[in-house]
Amino acid sequence: MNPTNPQPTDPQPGAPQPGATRPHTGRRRNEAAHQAILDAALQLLAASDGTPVTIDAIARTAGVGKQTVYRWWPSKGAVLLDALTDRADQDVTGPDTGILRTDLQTFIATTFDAAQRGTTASALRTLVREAARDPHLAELMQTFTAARRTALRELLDRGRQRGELPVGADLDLIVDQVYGVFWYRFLLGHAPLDRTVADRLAQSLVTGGE
Amino acid sequence: MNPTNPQPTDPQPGAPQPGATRPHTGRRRNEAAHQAILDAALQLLAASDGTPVTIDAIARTAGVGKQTVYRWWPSKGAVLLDALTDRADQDVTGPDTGILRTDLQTFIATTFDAAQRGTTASALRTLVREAARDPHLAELMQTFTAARRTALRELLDRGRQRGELPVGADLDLIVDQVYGVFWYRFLLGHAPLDRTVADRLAQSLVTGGE
DNA sequence: TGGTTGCCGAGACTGCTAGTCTTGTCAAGC
DNA sequence: GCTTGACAAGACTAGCAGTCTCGGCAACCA
Repeated sequence: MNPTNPQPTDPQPGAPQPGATRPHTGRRRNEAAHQAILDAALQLLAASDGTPVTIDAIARTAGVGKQTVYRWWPSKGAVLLDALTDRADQDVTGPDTGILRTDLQTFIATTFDAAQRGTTASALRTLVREAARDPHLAELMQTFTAARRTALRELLDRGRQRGELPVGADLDLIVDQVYGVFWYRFLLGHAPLDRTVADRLAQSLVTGGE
Repeated sequence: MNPTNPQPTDPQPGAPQPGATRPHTGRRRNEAAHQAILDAALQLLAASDGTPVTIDAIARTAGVGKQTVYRWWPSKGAVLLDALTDRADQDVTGPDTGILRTDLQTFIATTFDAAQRGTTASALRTLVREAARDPHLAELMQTFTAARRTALRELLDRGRQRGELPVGADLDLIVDQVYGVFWYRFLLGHAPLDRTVADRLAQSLVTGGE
């Protein structure tokens, strides 16, 4: 959320620890500017239909100097990802009804829905486009998506322990089938990502592979 | 292959045929330069580990002026894709042994293998990266991949007609599961794309979804 | 209250790249 | 020999990421 916080902003006064840094003096960071930047980034990300979002535009929209952006984030991609994750609810816990197929259906349908709701879709698309050129952003995104992949894997593991999947099932492959289809269709846009597809996909993955 | 063939600029007085073009005069196009550009593009594409390939570099490597590149291709992306498809064998016919699962295994394994063999992998990765920014290239790639998607779909359709898939099976979803997993793993590189995965994937798709 | 520190907005600047334009040259035909 | 048009070389424009500089201002301290 705040990847470049080099110094503690409010160290206790009169703490001359050998390793401790000198207490902070000078003007404090402007939290309003921080939020304005995230808001501007999200707004531009949402409005851009694939068109790259520039740092200049973000700074100008936020009414902020470019240097202020780079003081808080290391790269453009970091700002964009931070803007998006700021809004995404981070509690990625899969459903757990005790029936694998139902849980899987819900998980997949929720994923499809969340990605396409509101302005998230164009923002996400732009983000991926940027990640294709920005290795740093790509790494950040991988961390971000890892939480969702893990949640899905745990959901599958619970099902396997209940005997709803064969012991030798390749859970990683199933995870990749779900997210593979998702990203493939999401980015190419040649076929829908709706409830029907989610159900069919869940069914295919639960009944197959034994 | 020759997207910019300029039209005769002036309607000559006393032209006998309205639709006929004036016979070509002047220096002829240099086929060696054409090939040198494609070779240079492929070479740089293969050597670049994700780093963008520049037009300047292509022209310099080919010993050619930049204008010559743009005379033959409309954009950088077009050159890159042309360079790649020049080598890829274009007869995308799926196997047909009469057994769906075997055909599917072969098709998937061949796809995995072809993408990773030799210098193709890095070239393909760079190409996708460029396509994320270049709408023209993205369109070209979609045409390129459509042939492979069609071949897979026909393979599945043959199997369905033989009763190896339920009549109501969603063939498009199966196709997207195959290519979704492929691109997802190919681009992220977090898991293998080998023969074992191909077999498991084929098995999952044939026995599931009924 | 005045001094020091460090964030702030503004915008100039560098470096890189796609794509265009210019120039002088050279090959093919008339 | 003249016209035509492809050619190599490279200057040029435009756009963007990221850096640097500058004057201003807020927070803290003595």
